[in-house]
Amino acid sequence: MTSPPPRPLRADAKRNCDRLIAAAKSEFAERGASASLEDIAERARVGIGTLYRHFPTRDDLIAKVLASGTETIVARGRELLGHARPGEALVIWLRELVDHQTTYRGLTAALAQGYIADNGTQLCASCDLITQAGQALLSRAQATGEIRPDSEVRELILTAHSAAWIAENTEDPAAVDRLLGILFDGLRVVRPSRKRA
Amino acid sequence: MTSPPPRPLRADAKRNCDRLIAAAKSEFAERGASASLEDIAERARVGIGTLYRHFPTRDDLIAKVLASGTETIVARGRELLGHARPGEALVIWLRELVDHQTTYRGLTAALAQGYIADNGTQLCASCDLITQAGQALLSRAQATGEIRPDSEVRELILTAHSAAWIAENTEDPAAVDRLLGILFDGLRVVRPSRKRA
DNA sequence: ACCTGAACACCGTTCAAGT
DNA sequence: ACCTGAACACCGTTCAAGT
Repeated sequence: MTSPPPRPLRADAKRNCDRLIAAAKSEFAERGASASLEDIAERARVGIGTLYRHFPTRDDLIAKVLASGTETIVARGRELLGHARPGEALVIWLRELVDHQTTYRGLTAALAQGYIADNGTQLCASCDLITQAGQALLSRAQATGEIRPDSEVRELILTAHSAAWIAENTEDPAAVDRLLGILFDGLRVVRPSRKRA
Repeated sequence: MTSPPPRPLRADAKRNCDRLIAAAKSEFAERGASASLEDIAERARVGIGTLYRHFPTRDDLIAKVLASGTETIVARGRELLGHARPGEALVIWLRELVDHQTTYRGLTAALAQGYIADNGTQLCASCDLITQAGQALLSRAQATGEIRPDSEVRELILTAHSAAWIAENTEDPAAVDRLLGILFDGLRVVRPSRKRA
């Protein structure tokens, strides 16, 4: 499960790699996660072949660019395990997960592929870590009876995923919150009764 | 609001148009909604220019290919207005809407664009019709107090949309049903209390 | 060991020439 | 009025040649 030994790169290779990541970050931010790889290489002032050498697949590049964000959301999960109200902690974390999945336009499509394909790519490894963080929060919330006992982590991830997808495809930012509101209501075991129309 | 006068095509043009639609149908089914336009033209044994003449935009082609499906779901909406239980009718219709949005792989991306861009394309017109059908069902269900009074059609469509997106990106067919289950629970005003874990 | 960029493949889109 | 397909632009990916 531990990642394979990342043996040290030659100094110039390391430098190129860093430049590629920085360039990709900018390019993804400006043009979305399906930005042109050639443009990224050019921006990094590096041959296109070098990009392919370091990142055989677009997903590998995306994973590296997202690495720190992944660490953050996973760490946040650990943090929220200490939250007084487990159900609320889960909901808070899911909202932040949506933000993460929304870092760049077109990201959800890439992530979705990462989930289903389960190719040995780095992106899948990141997804696994996130799933585990979610599982911990879910178990705790279920133990207190706040969240449906029959719900699975997979659902939570899908939930966040679909909200993120909406965020990508809507201009209305409130839409995401409304969708999440519905979803969270659906996940809860006991809901306050509501006034009739 | 009525579509512009579709003045009669020359016989050969009409024939080519039909062949293009048939070819697109097959190609979309096999390779998804982003299938190569050139392949479609070739399959229809027509020059690529002819395709562009009839369908200046991919969305126009998609709209035509989906036309009968759109009619079906809209008609189904009218039909379900006669259903004894309005809330259930809404839910049934939404499930069928997901099926419609799921006709071809990669369709939700195209439809989403249709919703936000609101370019004058035929696809947007279809989306509008569907939205209206949903509105009618929603109003009726809200009037009986079964569905949240504060929910909007837009939410319903987004709901179905996100479920359809999940369907596209998951191999597990049960995932869609589970997501829809959560969503529908969230939409309902009164929910049966559930056993604790 | 690593980098480079020309070369190839593929797709979308336009438009001048044809009927 | 409509069709055709060559031509152009653009992007992804590989690989032989270079350091």
